[in-house]
Amino acid sequence: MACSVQLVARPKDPAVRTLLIERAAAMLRAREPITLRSLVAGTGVSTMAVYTHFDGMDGLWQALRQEGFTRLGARFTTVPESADPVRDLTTLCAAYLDHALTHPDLYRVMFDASVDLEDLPAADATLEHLVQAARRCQDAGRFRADVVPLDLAIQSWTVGHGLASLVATGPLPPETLGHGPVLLGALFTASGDDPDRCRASVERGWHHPAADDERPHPA
Amino acid sequence: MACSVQLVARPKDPAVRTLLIERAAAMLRAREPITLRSLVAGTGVSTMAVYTHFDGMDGLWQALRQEGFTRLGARFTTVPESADPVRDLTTLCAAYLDHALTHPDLYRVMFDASVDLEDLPAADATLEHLVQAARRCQDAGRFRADVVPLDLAIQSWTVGHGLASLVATGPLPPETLGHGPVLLGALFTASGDDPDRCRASVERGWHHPAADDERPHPA
DNA sequence: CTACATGCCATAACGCTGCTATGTTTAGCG
DNA sequence: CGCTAAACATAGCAGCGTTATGGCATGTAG
Repeated sequence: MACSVQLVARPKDPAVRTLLIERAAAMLRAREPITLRSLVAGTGVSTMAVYTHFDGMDGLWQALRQEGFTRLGARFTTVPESADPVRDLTTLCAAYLDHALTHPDLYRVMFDASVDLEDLPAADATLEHLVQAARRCQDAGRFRADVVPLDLAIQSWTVGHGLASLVATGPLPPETLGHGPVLLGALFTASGDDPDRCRASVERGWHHPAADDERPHPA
Repeated sequence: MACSVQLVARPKDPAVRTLLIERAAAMLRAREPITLRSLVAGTGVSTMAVYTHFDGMDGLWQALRQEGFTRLGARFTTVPESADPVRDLTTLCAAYLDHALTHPDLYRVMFDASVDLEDLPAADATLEHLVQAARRCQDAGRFRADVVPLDLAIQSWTVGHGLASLVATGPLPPETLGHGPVLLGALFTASGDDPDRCRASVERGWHHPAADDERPHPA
């Protein structure tokens, strides 16, 4: 497990950084406690690398948080645009929940600690996906004219995060996710969509064939 | 876990325990980092007290988590029953959010760490308040007959927790709470309530004069 | 080609954390 | 009164994140 890099000569900067983040994500997935020494153990790099690249463990957690939002954004990008924008908005919410529950530990890191206002842009970037989807719904005449896309995006995010958080942290069992279509359908219908049409769109968007959830990057 | 009965003669047992919990809650409110030595500093008791009463710091965090649910339950008890059950259900949700944002740090403790399955009953107890309120809504004929009170309670909890969590952890500003009536109204309307009547009930329940939020217990 | 300057990394140490081992005190009871 | 057991204080331990220091590589000017 010692040698993971093949080219010994390395410009040093970005390689070690991504290696540490990748390893931290792996340890998170394996539910191993992430400590400074256990993180660098086996990688050949020393504890100081964490300080040169992340300025300490707090910086590493923040980088890990941003990595979570980056992966979520990449996941969102794989969601195709169909002719039914309400379905697409639902698909985005379903992708959000799928991402949160496929990587529950990473998801917890994204929201556990107090957000340092450094990674708020990352959160906003992912929220922007929902905003655009909501805007397309409105442009298609599915929602009332007075519906603000940002508001609807926030409301959708609230529903998704509420479900994901309650399930990921433990209080509710995974079956709880079945309430997703009900909640989203209620929200979209209240926004002006036709009830029957909304139900059909949500149902299709919710059970959309999920694309592969990981980018093919890791070693 | 030897002592569970009260009359075994307990000279100093509960006093130190509640003192430590109270102090921990105070430090949490003051945003001071809670460490074993800083917790007992100034109290006159030693570090060992944490182990005799809570079996370590993990036990103290768990007790603090239960304390959060207990206070939330006490807060729910202060919500009076009116003639409008939908309004009451909304009031409960508003009380939930008020509790979460009046004590954001305590709220974070309640959901941050993985729930140890020891304090799940505490969460269920507070959820039960919502279940009963939902049942009264249905008994009053406001919701459809096929609406399961537990499901609606979970859905209401999801909305409340989604808002509370996103605001308490930082991603969204406090103004976001304004989406509460919209989300609850959408949910209740989708459950069968008359739209106009629902809007009125939710509006009244949301802006219900909030009772004092703390039980008069602390020293 | 040499000499300096810069940044990355490894080693060792510091202060703090939660925790445990040991001795002492106190309450309840035959 | 003497015994048992629980609660306490003290001291010490391994582990944590962090920092200070020195070696080594690279990039650039003379």
